[in-house]
Amino acid sequence: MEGHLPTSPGPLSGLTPCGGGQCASVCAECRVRLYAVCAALERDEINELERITQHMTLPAKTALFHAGDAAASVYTVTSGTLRLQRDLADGRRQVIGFAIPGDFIGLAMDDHFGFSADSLTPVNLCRFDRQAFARLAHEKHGLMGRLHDFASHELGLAQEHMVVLGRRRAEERVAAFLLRWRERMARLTGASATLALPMGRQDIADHLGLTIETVSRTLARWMREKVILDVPDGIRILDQGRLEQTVAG
Amino acid sequence: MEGHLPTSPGPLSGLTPCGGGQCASVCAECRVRLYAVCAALERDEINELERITQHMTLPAKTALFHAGDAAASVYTVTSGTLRLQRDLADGRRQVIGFAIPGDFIGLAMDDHFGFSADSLTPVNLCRFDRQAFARLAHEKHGLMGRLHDFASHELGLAQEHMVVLGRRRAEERVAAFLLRWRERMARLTGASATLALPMGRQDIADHLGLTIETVSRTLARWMREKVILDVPDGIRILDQGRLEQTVAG
DNA sequence: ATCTCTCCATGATCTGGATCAAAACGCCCC
DNA sequence: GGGGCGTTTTGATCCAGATCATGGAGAGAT
Repeated sequence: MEGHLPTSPGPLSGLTPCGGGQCASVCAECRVRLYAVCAALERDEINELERITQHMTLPAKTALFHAGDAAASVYTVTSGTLRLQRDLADGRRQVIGFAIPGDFIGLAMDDHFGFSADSLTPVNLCRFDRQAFARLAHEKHGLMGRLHDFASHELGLAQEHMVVLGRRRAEERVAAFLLRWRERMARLTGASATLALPMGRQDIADHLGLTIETVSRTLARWMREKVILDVPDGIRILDQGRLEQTVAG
Repeated sequence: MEGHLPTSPGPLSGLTPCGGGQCASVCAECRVRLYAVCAALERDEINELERITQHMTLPAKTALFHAGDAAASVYTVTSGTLRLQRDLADGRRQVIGFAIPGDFIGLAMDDHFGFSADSLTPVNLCRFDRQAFARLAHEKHGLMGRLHDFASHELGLAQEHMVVLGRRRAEERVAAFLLRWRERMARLTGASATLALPMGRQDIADHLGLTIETVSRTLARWMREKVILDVPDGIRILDQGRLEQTVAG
């Protein structure tokens, strides 16, 4: 069981105000713009969004916020990976997902976060004041529509994950996870032979409702059987068909 | 394992057009209006919605649509209960939820449904042409905002259910289900001593990632221990504290 | 180079819930 | 009332994956 992570020192640490236009990394040259919620906006609307945007950096293994915290901000991830999780009183945890570039954090627009978010790698984020963002979403129809697209897409993924957690065997769960993660990474970086796994075995286990031993044994067996290959900080999928077959049942 | 349910004979069976205003059950006197998506609309907007609304009735144990079907319509439930589920190729199923009055079916606004919906009881629905409804949502800002509220609320529930499926023991799952179901029913009918359970044991099991035997044994034990009482078509919760304690761990 | 710390792998054993089997209970239809 | 059928209950047994235990490998720190 992992201990508590350090929280970023304060709400403004690592922030670069971008409103004045002096900021180097503007939306126009943003790598994830087409995938993120911002894609919904017209050129002049982008400018309005930029006015309430603060770019921030989070070091690896740092808490962005904890479940129950007042949700002062919402975020778009521009680089790096975060782990989103809910915790039970006795220490059991469920990793509800991993956020990667283009993902929006805080779709619920609720007063308080329903989960915790921790960086696994160094992370860059666009940070928006929640109230201001909500106001903008209520003015700009395209933005609200885009938020809804994101939320309902997430809902579909959540339902698919319910099937994994409720009805799939251990091996199927791990295979489904690897294929799904590969798909998401491919969308960002294009098809690649090697698959980076920034999360640890315990994180995968807590995502799939398994123990770290079961995840480790499953991956070890696949390595022995040349289905995957161990590479530093990730794996290479040698026999994708075998994984797909495993998921198909 | 349950067999396939009969599908309603055709897309227009049991439909009552309501556009002309001759329909008895208009939105103004709708019991679930304040809970449903329609609550977002102004009086004149309601009229526009009413123009694309068809009231329909579905008998008990009948399919409304199957996963993968083209999503021609979306729905608001006005009475009765439906079961929403995803199926695996080999017959395993995950009940992703139960839809009750006020719930919206088709939040994803996708071309195809990602799950199947079957009535457990006789059901009344407001049926909307998906395209027309989507058009209206893009015109009426309040409606889109309301859809997003519904979707992000559902997302939060889905994440909570992931914790149940991924990390809770059998007894905790059943207790969490009963309390959650009681809460939802209370919102509709007010606090009531008896709790109707329109779904069968197998449905509960498939919702909680358990077998029917485990659900049955858990309920039977609680009946022996006077935590709940068996009543026709439901139960009466005698010791809610005991259930809450079970969920708290 | 050694110490410490965290993460991962792997073997041995245990167990919660699944699976298998068989009554018992409605409930509808005749 | 009685027969058929789907659902639920209850008991006996099994097993996939959890738990327990140990060792190893890498990454910093000094």
